[in-house]
Amino acid sequence: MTDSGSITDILKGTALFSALSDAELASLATRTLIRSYASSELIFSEGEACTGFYIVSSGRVRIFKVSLGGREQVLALEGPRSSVAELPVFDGGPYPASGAAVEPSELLFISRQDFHALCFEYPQISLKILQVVGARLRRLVGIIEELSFTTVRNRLISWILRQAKSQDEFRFELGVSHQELAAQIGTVRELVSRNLARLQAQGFIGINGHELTILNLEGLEAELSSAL
Amino acid sequence: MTDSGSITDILKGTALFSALSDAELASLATRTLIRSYASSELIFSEGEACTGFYIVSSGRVRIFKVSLGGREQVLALEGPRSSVAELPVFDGGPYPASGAAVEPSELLFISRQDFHALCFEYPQISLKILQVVGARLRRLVGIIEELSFTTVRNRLISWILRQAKSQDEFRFELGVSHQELAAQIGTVRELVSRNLARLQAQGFIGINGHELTILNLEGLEAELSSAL
DNA sequence: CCGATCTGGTGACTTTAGTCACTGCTTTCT
DNA sequence: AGAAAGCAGTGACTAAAGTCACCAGATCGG
Repeated sequence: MTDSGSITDILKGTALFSALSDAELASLATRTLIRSYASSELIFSEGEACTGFYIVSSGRVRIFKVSLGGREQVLALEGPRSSVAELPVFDGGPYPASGAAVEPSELLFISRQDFHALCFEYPQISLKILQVVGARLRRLVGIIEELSFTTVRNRLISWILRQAKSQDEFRFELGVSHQELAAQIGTVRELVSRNLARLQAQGFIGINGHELTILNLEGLEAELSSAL
Repeated sequence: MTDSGSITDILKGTALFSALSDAELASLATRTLIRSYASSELIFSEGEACTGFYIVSSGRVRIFKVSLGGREQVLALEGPRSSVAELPVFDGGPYPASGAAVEPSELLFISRQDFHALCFEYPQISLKILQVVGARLRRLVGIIEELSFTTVRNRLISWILRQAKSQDEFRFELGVSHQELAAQIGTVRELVSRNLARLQAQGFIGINGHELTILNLEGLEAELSSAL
């Protein structure tokens, strides 16, 4: 368990509260709850009334939709210092999607009321939220663009390139099951498996267990821009 | 051209500025520009730097993405009293999509600087924006859900039911070309044409020119929930 | 009035996505 | 150890989605 002193530290590290003084942070800290979640434990469900929002302290959180048939579509993955579900707090509606811990995680919870009061008292916070939300909106638009215009193959290539760039490595661990990868790019397990195999057969990538190596970066990038 | 008095009226009618006094609205009115657009005229383009945001005074605005192959995906349609592109104003990035007038339209333009100043002076405005943006985010998530989980047929049915509900009529004019309808539900002209014909052949709807009649509401709703 | 442009319908086809069923390989739990 | 659950690979198939080409009616501008 984390003590109140480090709560302040965590809050201080988030973009949202960067404008607050130490004293203000300390006062906010007394009103936050720490909640722990096991791997794949549900944090909130789509449709549930929204009682507050979260800040990831450690671990990672997956925001996703589930179809009637049980398929999942990941909308966002948030790591430490990110906030989760800030938006539904404001329009009073239910959570638009579900959230679950990807690994054992600790989150800070701030209630709707406290957060509203805070925004009213410190207007800069609202502006920070708008920035955060702007980024979120851009990502959603990006997902729509990919789903509407491109193929599974393209989305898989984009995913690989994103991973490589974020780790700045040509060789990296997948880190997720094919099932989960499929949920992230909006398809099913089998197509991930087949498309990875095909990219390997075409010499674009190499796969060794869960380790992926990019063999032909230009080729992959060319594939993306050649798509109609 | 609209005179400054009615600018105030328009501003007053928007959710965003409902908290401002008449005097404050008048002062804001002096800093807004009126811009007129012809039907299908571009208002801003994806990727362009964002210089400010808009409020629809009359007409309608279409927010959309264009693929390399020229296909379009509509993200939002906004009518009078709605704001457009409030978000990119805050994170400083470029417009994430393009905007165009659907019919001859008049929009109010408020510059980034003026808007920032305004939000700083009247914190309630930020909160209103967060509400508006919350609704927008929900709609985007809805689009992702439909694109990821459902078929063109389903999206078309949803569209028909939405139209019928919004007009509270079982019989209504399409009001858009098949091309445009396709852009709204994320597919191509031909599939709209074929699926409409099929729904008619199956007795779910009747089509007479551009007039559509729902013949079997329960049947259509059943189609939606039977989808995996 | 006439050609040009826009819109809608449709047949024939190709490609992509998704489903089902089954296999073998690990990992985990008790 | 042995059963059970989860993950990955693949063949065979179905069914959507999308493309291409072409025709026909409507509308619009000169």
